Amino acid sequence: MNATPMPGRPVRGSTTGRSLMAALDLFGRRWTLRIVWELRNGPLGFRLLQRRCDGMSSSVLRQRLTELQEARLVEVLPDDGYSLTPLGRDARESLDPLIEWSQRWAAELADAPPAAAEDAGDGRRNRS
Amino acid sequence: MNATPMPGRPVRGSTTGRSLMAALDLFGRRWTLRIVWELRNGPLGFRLLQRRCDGMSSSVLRQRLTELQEARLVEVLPDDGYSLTPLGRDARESLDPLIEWSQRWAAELADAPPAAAEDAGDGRRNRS
DNA sequence: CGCCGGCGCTTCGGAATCCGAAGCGCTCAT
DNA sequence: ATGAGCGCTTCGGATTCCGAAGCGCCGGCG
Repeated sequence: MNATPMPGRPVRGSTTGRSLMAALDLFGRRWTLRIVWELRNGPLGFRLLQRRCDGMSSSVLRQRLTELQEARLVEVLPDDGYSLTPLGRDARESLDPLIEWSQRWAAELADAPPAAAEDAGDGRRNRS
Repeated sequence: MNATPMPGRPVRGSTTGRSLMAALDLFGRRWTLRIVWELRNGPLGFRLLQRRCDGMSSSVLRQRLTELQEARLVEVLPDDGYSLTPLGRDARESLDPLIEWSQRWAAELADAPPAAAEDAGDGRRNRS
């Protein structure tokens, strides 16, 4: 397992350790953004969280949760499961503009020509 | 190659949830956030952009650029190379709060205790 | 002209990561 | 005591990423 990106220490692909790069690395891992988003309304148990994330694989979910705990975005509440810490909630809120942007994005693509995207599927990953 | 995440088939109307998922998928791919960030100050050529991204692999860079073009965040200026579209710039700006958060994050971790599970001298990553 | 050196981009084999079904030990309600 | 749900782990195979190498195409430059 790779090291959890942290500000002030080496980041994958970089030695600068700048906190922004660490953040971009952390959130640039598959499912990380999604997990933080799905925890926005309060704690969720492991299996429920997994279901909310389109049934992502349990092994990767475990890995992400560990990373997010080390990064102090997520904590475990003994009786409620995984929850965002105040820092995590703060991060989640900083995603709001991105949410709003995604709607502008959808609107923009709605009236623009479909472009020659060879496959341009449904936006979900294809397997096999 | 995988399909580029796109907001749900626009039937006009509430693609609300879907467009966000598409955005989280798009930005949850390795290097995507970073690339958008590195283009913030204007167009960059392929190789220069690659250098800015800590020498990420050219094949993946090409793949990401194609995805970002399909998603209309990036366009090619015949004489200047890759550039953010207005939509792309909009997306980039929506990342600002995240940048600010990352600094709070760094500050928080600076005086917080080193955390039990962590430090992991475990340096078995990094090929070379 | 001939020869760099840089460019955008592609190929390809091997490494890292992700996936998902299966299963373990546990608790709780039936 | 049986079943169902839980958090979590394992592991083989699929996918993705990496990075060195190289292609064709310029624009200098001697």
